[in-house]
Amino acid sequence: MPGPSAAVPDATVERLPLYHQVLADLAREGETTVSSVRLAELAGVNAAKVRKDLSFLGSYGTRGVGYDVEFLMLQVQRTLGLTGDARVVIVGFGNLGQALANYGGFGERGFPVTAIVDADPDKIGTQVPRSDANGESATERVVVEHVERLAEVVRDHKITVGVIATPQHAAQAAADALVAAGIQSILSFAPVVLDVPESVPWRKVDLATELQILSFYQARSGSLQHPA
Amino acid sequence: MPGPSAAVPDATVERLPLYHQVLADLAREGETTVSSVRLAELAGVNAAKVRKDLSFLGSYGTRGVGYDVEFLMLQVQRTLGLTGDARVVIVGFGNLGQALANYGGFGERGFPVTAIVDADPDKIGTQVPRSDANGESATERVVVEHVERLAEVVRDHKITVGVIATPQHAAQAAADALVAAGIQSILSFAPVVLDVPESVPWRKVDLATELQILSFYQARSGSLQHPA
DNA sequence: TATTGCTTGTTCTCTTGTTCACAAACTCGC
DNA sequence: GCGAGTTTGTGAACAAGAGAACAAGCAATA
Ligand SMILES: NC(=O)c1ccc[n+]([C@@H]2O[C@H](COP(=O)([O-])OP(=O)(O)OC[C@H]3O[C@@H](n4cnc5c(N)ncnc54)[C@H](O)[C@@H]3O)[C@@H](O)[C@H]2O)c1
Ligand SMILES: NC(=O)c1ccc[n+]([C@@H]2O[C@H](COP(=O)([O-])OP(=O)(O)OC[C@H]3O[C@@H](n4cnc5c(N)ncnc54)[C@H](O)[C@@H]3O)[C@@H](O)[C@H]2O)c1
Repeated sequence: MPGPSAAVPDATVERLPLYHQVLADLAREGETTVSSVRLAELAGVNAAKVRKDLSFLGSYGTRGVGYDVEFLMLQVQRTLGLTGDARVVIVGFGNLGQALANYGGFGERGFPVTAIVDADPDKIGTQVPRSDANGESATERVVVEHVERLAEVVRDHKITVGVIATPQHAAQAAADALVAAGIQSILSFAPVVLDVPESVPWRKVDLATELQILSFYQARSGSLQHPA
Repeated sequence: MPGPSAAVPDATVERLPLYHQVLADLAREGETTVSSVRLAELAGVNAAKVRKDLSFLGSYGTRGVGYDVEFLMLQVQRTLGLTGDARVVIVGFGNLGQALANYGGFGERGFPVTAIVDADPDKIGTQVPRSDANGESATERVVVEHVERLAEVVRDHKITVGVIATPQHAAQAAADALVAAGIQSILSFAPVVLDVPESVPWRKVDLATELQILSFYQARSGSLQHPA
């Protein structure tokens, strides 16, 4: 009996959001159950891998039938620690920061953008429509505040996630400020390796990196399967 | 003698862009050589791993000294197939598409945004300043064209990379159009699994996925090292 | 209740990736 | 030219992950 809280391998953790997304699509289409084979097809992975991954969450399938879509979604959420909303602050309201702020997909997926800060006085006060998980309340707005007020803002709004969308040279300072403000995890778009305490998990999304990896597989075109 | 063109493991390929970025930073600071230990520090990985990774490119270090920064950068580029510029077309000129188009970092890193297409007639004709690898020629512009002209545009500008920044429901159609136009690799921001021929490598960048992975490690905070 | 058909959960094997540890090889100062 | 100090490149041990295969278990039907 492994129990639901046994260790989940890193490789599995990286795939759980993919399964979650596929399950959400299935639920939207009205499907109530799904087999590992179908789930694997839709997620583009091996079926045995799907079953093994899901077995780490507990034994929630029914032999001869498959998995209950809604219930499995809940188990994935529970395993990932997606309990309620995790509020997000965006640091840097430039090209990318504005795109992120205007993007409704965050709130829909449980990560509402609750605050935005920038260092540029001209940007302070700009208003952005806010979309929470429960529909869009058109009247609610997020106002861009000065980065110096970061700690205050994080505390007042109980924000736990920081997104860095500043230029590269300001990214480490932004990370330091976020850590000092008590943020619990960081997603950065700046192409630099951040120096943060081990207790603060962080990930980097770098488009040039992705394109460079693609470049390699393109050069080897046909001879290798893409590893996404 | 493994030779420079022996197989490079997937895990290594995924790290090469990181090394490349660190090396570029070092070169900018005027450093001419670097040891595996220092490179590992800056990249946030194990030094032995760095040496093993680099050994797949060939034997380019000097014992007792380290690696020549400029030369190693060239070797990484060669291995990744970064020969000259790989021109990019962006499909979808919305929030994200505009941010990407206005972002100079692409061109600087060898992936100039050479064309943009959208399905919305209102967006056709919009001009975006273009930044090539060699400085910014303020007069050059990229004009948003209709998505129906995609094949033509791709052919005329010798574009090899497609970036999908359309809404989720249009992503597969965009992918199909890109493949039909003869694109060689695809980077998608839509949170869906694309169905493309095996000969076209593709990768997905999904922010919600990243945040969900962070959520897991945050819940296990302190007990686990982030795996980025 | 027995039988049939299907799908999970898990075991086992193979492959890939990581890390340690150290000989080989190079530089530099003397 | 030699010795001291450094750093690479790689063999070997170890860990993690992938995938095939199949027994166990459930549903449905008769
Ligand atoms: N725009 C893109 O499509 C894109 C793509 C890939 C990566 N990136 C990366 O994302 C980051 C942002 O890109 P961008 O195009 O939005 O840049 P940008 O210059 O348009 O915006 C940066 C914003 O950060 C603000 N800022 C600067 N220093 C700050 C600080 N110390 N604290 C708070 N705010 C600060 C600036 O005032 C500005 O509003 C960069 O690191 C870039 O490399 C962007
Ligand atoms: N904006 C963000 O910060 C962000 C973050 C994460 C993911 N995404 C994803 O990126 C994608 C784009 O997001 P967005 O906020 O820019 O959306 P958006 O609605 O602002 O822009 C989408 C654009 O695509 C165009 N389009 C629609 N159908 C098309 C088609 N068939 N061919 C060509 N163009 C078409 C639309 O006209 C529009 O201009 C979405 O899939 C979204 O989930 C966006």
